[in-house]
Amino acid sequence: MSNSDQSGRYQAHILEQTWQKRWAEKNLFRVSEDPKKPKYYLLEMFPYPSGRIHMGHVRNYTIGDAVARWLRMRGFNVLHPMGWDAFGMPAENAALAHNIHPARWTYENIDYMRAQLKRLGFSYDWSRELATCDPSYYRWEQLVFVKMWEKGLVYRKQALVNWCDRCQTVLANEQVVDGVCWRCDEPVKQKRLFGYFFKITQYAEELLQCLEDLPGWPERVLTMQRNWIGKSYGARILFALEGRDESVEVFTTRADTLMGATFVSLAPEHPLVDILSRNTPQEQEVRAFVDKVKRQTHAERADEKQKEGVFLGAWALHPLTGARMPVYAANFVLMDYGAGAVMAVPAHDQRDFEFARAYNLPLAEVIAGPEGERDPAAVTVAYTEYGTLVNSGEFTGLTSRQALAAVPDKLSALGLGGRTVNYRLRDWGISRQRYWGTPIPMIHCPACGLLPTPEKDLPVVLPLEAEIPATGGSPLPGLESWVKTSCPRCGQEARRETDTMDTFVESSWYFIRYACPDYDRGIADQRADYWMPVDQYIGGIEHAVLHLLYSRFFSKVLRDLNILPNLNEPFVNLLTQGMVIKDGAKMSKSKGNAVDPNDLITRYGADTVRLFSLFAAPPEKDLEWSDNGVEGASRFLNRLWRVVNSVVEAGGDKISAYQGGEELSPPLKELYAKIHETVKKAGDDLQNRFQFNTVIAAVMELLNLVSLTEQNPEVKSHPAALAVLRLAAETAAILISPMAPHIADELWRRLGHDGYLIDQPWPEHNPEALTRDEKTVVVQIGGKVRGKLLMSSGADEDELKAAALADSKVRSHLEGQNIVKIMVIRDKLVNIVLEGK
RNA sequence: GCGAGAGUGGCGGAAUUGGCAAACGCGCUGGACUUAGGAUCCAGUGGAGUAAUCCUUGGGGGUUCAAGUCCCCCCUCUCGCACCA
Repeated sequence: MSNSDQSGRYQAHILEQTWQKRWAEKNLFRVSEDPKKPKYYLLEMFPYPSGRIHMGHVRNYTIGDAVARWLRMRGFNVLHPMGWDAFGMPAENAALAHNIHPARWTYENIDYMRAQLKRLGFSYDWSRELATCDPSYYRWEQLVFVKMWEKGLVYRKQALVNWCDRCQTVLANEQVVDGVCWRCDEPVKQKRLFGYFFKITQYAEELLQCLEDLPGWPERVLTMQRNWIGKSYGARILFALEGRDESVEVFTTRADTLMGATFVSLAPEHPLVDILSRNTPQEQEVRAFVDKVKRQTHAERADEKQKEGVFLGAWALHPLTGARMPVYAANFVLMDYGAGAVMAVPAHDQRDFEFARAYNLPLAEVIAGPEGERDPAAVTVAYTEYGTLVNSGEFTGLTSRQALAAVPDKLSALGLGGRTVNYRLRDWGISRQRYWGTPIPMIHCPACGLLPTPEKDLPVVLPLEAEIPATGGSPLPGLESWVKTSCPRCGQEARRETDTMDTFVESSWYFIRYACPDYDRGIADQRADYWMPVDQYIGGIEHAVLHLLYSRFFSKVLRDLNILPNLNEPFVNLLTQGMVIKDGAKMSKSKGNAVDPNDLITRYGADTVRLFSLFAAPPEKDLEWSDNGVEGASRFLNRLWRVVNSVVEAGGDKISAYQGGEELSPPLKELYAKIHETVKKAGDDLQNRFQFNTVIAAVMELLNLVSLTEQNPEVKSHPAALAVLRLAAETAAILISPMAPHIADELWRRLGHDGYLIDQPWPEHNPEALTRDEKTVVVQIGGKVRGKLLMSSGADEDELKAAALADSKVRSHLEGQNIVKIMVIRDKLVNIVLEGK
């Protein structure tokens, strides 16, 4: 047999190369808009071109490819593209380490990784490939930026931002994970800097509401986004400051406890902290405290459980009673939530309670629980539940729930606050003090101020002649020839913005670019309307609030800019695949437990690697790596190879597959039924949850039965035997083809077909083939299996009862017992219920 | 603390609407073919017991003729958020 070595193993590489070449020559995976077919946009998260692909990529893209091929066989017009998330820090680090330009490093990596992906035989429409670092890509991003600026969706401000010393750049809130930089694990600091911000908060409510419209997303991701947006209903309350014009605004979700407020706490970063303490005896002490807190990293501060603070030397006035309340700066008050200030109610908030205790501040009991009012002197812990208001003047006697409305309404009437809604979500800071990114298309004119680059001057091309300074950081501010420009309004000398955009901006819209791949024709046209939204998105859970939230925001912005007026949500269905684990940890180079896909492909071939990735675990679950498991996948493909070839050698390629009609002997009939059962199961399992693992298991079962049938001596003599075996071989090849496409196409050809399986219709099962003459019926006594009967299919209740009671094994269990009842489920089960059981 | 998800053999994992628990694969045991086997094929493989039989889906209760699956309580693990006012 050709294409096999002496041991009978098929030669995967030769075969795979041959088929990959044929597919490419035929442009088999190139698609265009086709009104005659239903469209399906299938997308996997594009990779960062870090150098080589890893097993996580292999898994992600194998799942996607199997889905794509399967849908294509089912008659969908499938858009399945691939590209490169090509801007970012590692290119700059590599530039420093290896003295290579980030552009060269990036494009060389892309070339290498593209070849790796091609080796795996993925069915991408490569004509749509993109790299985000290409000016033809980011020019449209700059255009969107300018339009957003004009619409007020981008602004520049000086703000406290997250700063990573190692990356020498700003990080968005979403990029600070457990207080450290999401990319390099450096503890994140706070720094006051000018930067550009996307007004994602303007979309907070919509981003929250539309989560309801995403039933195809995992609950986990929806919850994470909901938490991140963090909507809460509450009140804003203004506290006047004694002897001053300013007042302090606080946000609270517990306006019902207002009458129990005894002091006010500000975040150390709060602007009033400086102002209030200035020229007071406390000034030095306040400054020392604020400095101490500011020196702490994000993580250190989050870890700090000790409530600490300092009196600012100022007094706030209770809005309803006018009582004097000391104003503190406190370490547990966060500047970036609510108003950065809280009214302190020590009796009913645990943090305030601890603070009050530490600084000897008074406590006022205003909420009584079911146990009644507590003695303030005996309180050891804050009572934080809802209850009934006490000691609360006109509000006394109201329930918390009633007071939550009544108190803010009263304040509102007094002009001292009112009901409000607060979101945890902050605007998206997109300025990065980096080189390898999309230049922010803004110009600073000494006379006219800050202006966007006119559309006709786009793109603002990132200058490739720049060299990364040895100290790290961006070379752009020092590149006079590039920075110097003229003001688009007055024509005088002006300077370009030298910040670049967060790379998450590029990945927020790349899925639209794939739909309209002609880079010179604008960001999107009616083709995007045809393809969008993405029907199925597949990627890692780590982007649950980063990329997946930004992309949703960006889609809504593009809609509101009238670029894609029909777009609302970008991703209809989301599949978050699990990690690839080895020795109990996520595979990674730094942990030293990585398996190189290249080595595996060389050793086993792409089909084996793909098959194992799909077989070892269902897509959403983590996949435990197993060298033996890969062997098993390889063994299976070799078995498939031998079995199908044996059918071919018996002449199976010269006859047509069994179509029904001709009478079959029992073993052949069994095989025929199994074929259709397998078809049904494969279809159902893919339809339901992309359960490739069970589909593969089903094909394995089919193949096991084929072997068994072939060896059965009485089968050989049957005139239809070869036709049934051929049907089985053919079905196995078709069903396995989305997962192991190369070997499947080769076997398809050996079976005498022309063309490619991806163009074959996905098979439908024949319900008639599933019906068997005989059914195994289980006999239970009191729910325990006591016997099995082989009954003719469709036998009625009485027949089943009689047969069950006649069974000798069953009878022995019934000895001396009274039968209460007999349950019969046709073709399945008889359950005999005994007295006293 | 809040939220989400999960607990099934030695391992990865199966099990439509409640209806034979452990499919399929790995590993292991024995055998066949072989100069050889890390190829291939066959048989076996949840636990206890010589056997009949009994037990078994984290634990405990319940509903039901029948529960891995439904209900209640508890335990453990993973993930996310977390001084959120």
